[in-house]
Amino acid sequence: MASSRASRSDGPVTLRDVARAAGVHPATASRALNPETRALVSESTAVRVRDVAEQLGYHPNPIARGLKTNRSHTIGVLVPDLMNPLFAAIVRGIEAVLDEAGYTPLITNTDNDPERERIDFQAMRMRQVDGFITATAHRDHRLINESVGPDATVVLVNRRVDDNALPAVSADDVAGARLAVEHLAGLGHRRIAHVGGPLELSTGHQRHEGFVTTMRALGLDADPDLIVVGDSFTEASGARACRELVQRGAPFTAIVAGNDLMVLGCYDALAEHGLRCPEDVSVVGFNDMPFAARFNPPLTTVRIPHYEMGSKSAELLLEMLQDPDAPPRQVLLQPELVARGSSSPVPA
Amino acid sequence: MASSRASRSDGPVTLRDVARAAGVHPATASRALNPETRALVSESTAVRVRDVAEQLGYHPNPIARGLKTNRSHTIGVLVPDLMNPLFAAIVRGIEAVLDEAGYTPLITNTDNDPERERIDFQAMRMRQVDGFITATAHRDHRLINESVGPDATVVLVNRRVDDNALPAVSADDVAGARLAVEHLAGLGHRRIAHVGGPLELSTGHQRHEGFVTTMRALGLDADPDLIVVGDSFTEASGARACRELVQRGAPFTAIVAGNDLMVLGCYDALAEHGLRCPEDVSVVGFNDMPFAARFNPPLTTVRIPHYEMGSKSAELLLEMLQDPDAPPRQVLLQPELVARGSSSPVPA
DNA sequence: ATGAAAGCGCTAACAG
DNA sequence: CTGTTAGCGCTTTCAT
Repeated sequence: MASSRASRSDGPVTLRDVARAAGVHPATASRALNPETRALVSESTAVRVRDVAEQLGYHPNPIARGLKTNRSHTIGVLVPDLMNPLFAAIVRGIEAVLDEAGYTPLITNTDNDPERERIDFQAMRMRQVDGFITATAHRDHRLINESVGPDATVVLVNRRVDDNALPAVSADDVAGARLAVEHLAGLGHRRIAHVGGPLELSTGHQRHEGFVTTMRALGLDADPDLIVVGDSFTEASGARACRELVQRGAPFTAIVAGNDLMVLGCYDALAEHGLRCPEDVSVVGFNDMPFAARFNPPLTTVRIPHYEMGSKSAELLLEMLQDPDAPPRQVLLQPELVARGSSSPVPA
Repeated sequence: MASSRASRSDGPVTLRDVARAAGVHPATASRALNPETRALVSESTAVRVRDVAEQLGYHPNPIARGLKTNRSHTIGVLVPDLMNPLFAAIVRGIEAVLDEAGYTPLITNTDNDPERERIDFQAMRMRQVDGFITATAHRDHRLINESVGPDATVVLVNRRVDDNALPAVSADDVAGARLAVEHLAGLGHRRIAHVGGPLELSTGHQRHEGFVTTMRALGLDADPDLIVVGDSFTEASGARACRELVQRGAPFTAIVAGNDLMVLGCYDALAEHGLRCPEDVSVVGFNDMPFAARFNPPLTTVRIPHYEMGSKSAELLLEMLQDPDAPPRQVLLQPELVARGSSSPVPA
C-alpha cells in the first residue's frame, strides 16, 4: 500500500499540506489531529481533516512538536550493562509500556562508572528527555540529584536509595534473603555463609541485612567469619570473596550469594578447593537470571521479576509525568524461591 | 561545579543568551560553536564565544538543530530480542562507536515479528532517524525496502540478504560450519547430524550450506536423514528438531547445531532418549554466547565476534552517512572454534 | 468553531 | 568576517 504522491512538492507531508487539502487553517488541522485538542473542533471538520491526513500519509514530526512543547516523548534509561540479561529484561519491560504510551526509550550503559553515568545523564538532558529511569542508583543518591537537577522526573528501578527520597520500583531484597536462609535452614544447614554484593548498593545492603536478621531470627549464628562482601556483582568478585571465605577456615555447609553471577564465581572457588556443590556446600543465588537452570549444578535462586520491575517503573514514571506533584511512590515486588540442584540437605 | 545562574530569565541557556553575552549576532555564535563552521569566524570571536558559552553552561538543543537540518543524530537499531545476550553484545558494540561520534541509538525489539518490524521502522522514520542498523533481516529483503524506502541508509548486522544488495556486517557462517564439522571429523566422527536454524535467515542458510559442503569435501555422507531444520533459533525449536532426528532412527554420533540456544534444546532431547553428551553424542554450537562455558556440559561452539560486529556495523553506517554515494560494502568477520566439554572423540 | 500571528532554538542563504 | 532575514513544522495564545 504505497501512499500516492499527494503533496505538492516532494519531501514528507506536512501539516500545511493537510490543512490546504482539507481547506482549513494549519492551526485547525493541528487541533483536529491532536487527541488532546480534538474537542475544540467541530466533529465534521475533525473527521475530514483526519481523513485527508490519512490519505496523504501524514505523520506529525515529533521534533517540530517537541521544539514547541518542550517535550520530546523520550525517556532516558540508564543501566549498568545490557549484556547482563537481568538488565536486558528490565529494559524490555520498560520498553513495552513506554512504547504503548508513545514514548521512546534512550538506552545507555554506564558500566557502573559514576563519571560515565554523569555524562550520560547530561547527554540525555541535552536530548530533552522527559524523564529518567535508572538502574544504576547508589544508596547515596547525590550523584543523581546533581546530574539531573532537582526538577527532573526520575524513577529508580531494581535499586533504591536509603532515604526513599526517589520513587523506586524494586524487589523486597530483605524478604528475598529471608527466603534463601529459610530454604537452607529447612534443609538442615546451620553454618550458613554469605558471599554478598557491594554494600553501597541497596541490593547488596538489603540482602546482607536480610541474611543477618533471618539467621538471628532462626536462632542461628551470623558468624562474622562467614560473611564476606564482594566489590561488585560479578563472577570474579564472587570467586574472590568465596576464596577468602574458605581460607578463613571457619566451617560452613551453605552459602547465600549476593546474586547469580557471584554464585558462578563461588562454583569456581569451591572447585579449586576440592569442594563439591551441593554435596559439600549448598549455594543459593539471587535473580534467577536466564539460563540459571542450565548451569552446573542448576542454580537454586531467589527469583526477582525483572520484566515486571521494568514495566512497573515505566508506569510509575508515566504517572509522574502526568501529575508532577504526586509524592514519590515506592513499589516493592515480591521475590520467590526457586529450588534447583545447587542446594541439598546438609551432609551428615 | 554547579554552573552559576548567568542567563537572564530562567530556563535553559539559549544561543541568543550566548550571543548577547558575547556581543555578537546569534548566527555568529552559531558558527563559532559549530566545529563544521568554525572556520568562517575570526579566531578571536570564536574563542570569546566559546568561553562565554562555557561560562553560561550553554548546551545546544539538538531538537531545534534537527528541525533545521533535518538530521537528528539518531540511529534506529532493530534487534529480535535484547534478552538474547548475543544481540545485547551487538548493541553494545554499536552503542560504543555511535556514542563516540555523537549519535544516539534508538533501540527496539521486533521479536522476529515482521509486522512489528515494519511498525518499528515506521516509528523510527517518524522520529527522523538518520539511518538504520538492523539485525532482523531475512534473506529476502523486500520488507526492509518497503519499510524504510529506497533512499534510507541501512546497514545489516549479523544477517545478510541473498543478493548482497544491502551493506552488511556478518560472520562467515559457511566457514564457521566448516570449523565445526572439521573439529568433529578430527575427533573421528563420521555420522554427523545437523540441527539447523531457519533457512530463510542467512545465518541458518549459510551454516546449513557450510555443513553440507564440508561434509562432502571430507568425503563424509551428508545424509538427508541426519539433517533437521528448526523453525527458530530457540531452545524449544532445537529440542523439537533433535527429537525428530533421534526418532528417524538413522545412527549418528555428533551434531552441529544452528546456534547455542538450539544446543540447549538438543541437550534436553538427548537426555529424554537416554543419550549422554558427549559420551554418546558430541554437540557443537554457534555463537559462544555468554555463559556457554557454564552449561552442562560446557559448550564446544563456533565463536562469533558479536561486539565487534556491532561496532563495525556502526562504523559502516557512519561512513555511509558521510558519503551517501558509496557502494554497499560487505564486511565478513572470521569465526573461531572454541573446544569445550560437549565434544569428545567418537565412542568406540 | 475557526483563523491570524507569533515563536520554540537553531541554521542557512544572502548581503554587506 | 559578521549581521540580516527567513524559516524548519508545529502549537498556542488571541481574536473573531
